[in-house]
Amino acid sequence: MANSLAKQICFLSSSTPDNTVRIATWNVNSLNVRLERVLAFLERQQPDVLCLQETKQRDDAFAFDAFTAAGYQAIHHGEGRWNGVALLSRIGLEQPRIGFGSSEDEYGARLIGALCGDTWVFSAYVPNGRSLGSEHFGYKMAWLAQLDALAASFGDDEQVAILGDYNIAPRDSDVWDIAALEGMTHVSPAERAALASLAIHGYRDVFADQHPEGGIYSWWDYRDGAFHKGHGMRIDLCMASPVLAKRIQDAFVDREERKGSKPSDHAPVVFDFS
DNA sequence: ATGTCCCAACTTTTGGGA
Repeated sequence: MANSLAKQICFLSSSTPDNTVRIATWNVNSLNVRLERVLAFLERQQPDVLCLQETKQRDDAFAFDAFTAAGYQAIHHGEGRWNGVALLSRIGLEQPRIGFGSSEDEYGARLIGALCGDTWVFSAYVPNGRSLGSEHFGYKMAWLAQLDALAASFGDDEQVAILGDYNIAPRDSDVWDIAALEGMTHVSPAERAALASLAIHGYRDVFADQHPEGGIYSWWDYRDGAFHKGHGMRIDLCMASPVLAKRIQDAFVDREERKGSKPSDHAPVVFDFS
């Protein structure tokens, strides 16, 4: 009994044996359908914090008990049929923040954050935008301006990670064929300028820092066998504040989660910080 | 190939969204 208790305390008080922190993000395209996969992912990859997008659940349907049993605290911001974001943590979950607290929140349940240990972590689901010049593209850009203001609101010494489905591929090398996407959303100058603005505040696309060569994707359309053809995009990002970005050790896409029975169209992306 | 998946509803098919 004493042994068991000591082991449990050890488990709860230290994230990983080598003192790194592992933060992951995953657009699950319905947590109703993907719960078992998410629980298996927690077991297999042992993230300290997991950001989820497109839970497509109301708060009263969210599986708080299953995540508690897996050793995670959780907060969820959902609306039901569309959108929905969540944050799971086993290193603390304090001062929860729901949305921007502004008119941009009318575009859905797309942002949740909390202080996890010594790091602010946000799970973001950026509007898709549909097509350049559409009303939906307009609110994508307005939403990104609010995200920019949030990022800029933190001090230079604060560790902030804004992870999620940005629906933007930062570089041409982050898509399978830039020519095929001419005139489409996700790669337009306006959308990339929103990422560049975050960079002006010192935020870094830490996956790109780890993989300057590109060619690694996190999303593949369900249609047309896109995954097997390698037709993907890297649109699931971690933008990290300067002091946190310096701590990046590793970043990878867990492509196994795009395979098998009933995958999401997104694979999880995992980030290790020292 | 606008080719799939997921959700909800004026629900057993259809339409919206990605």
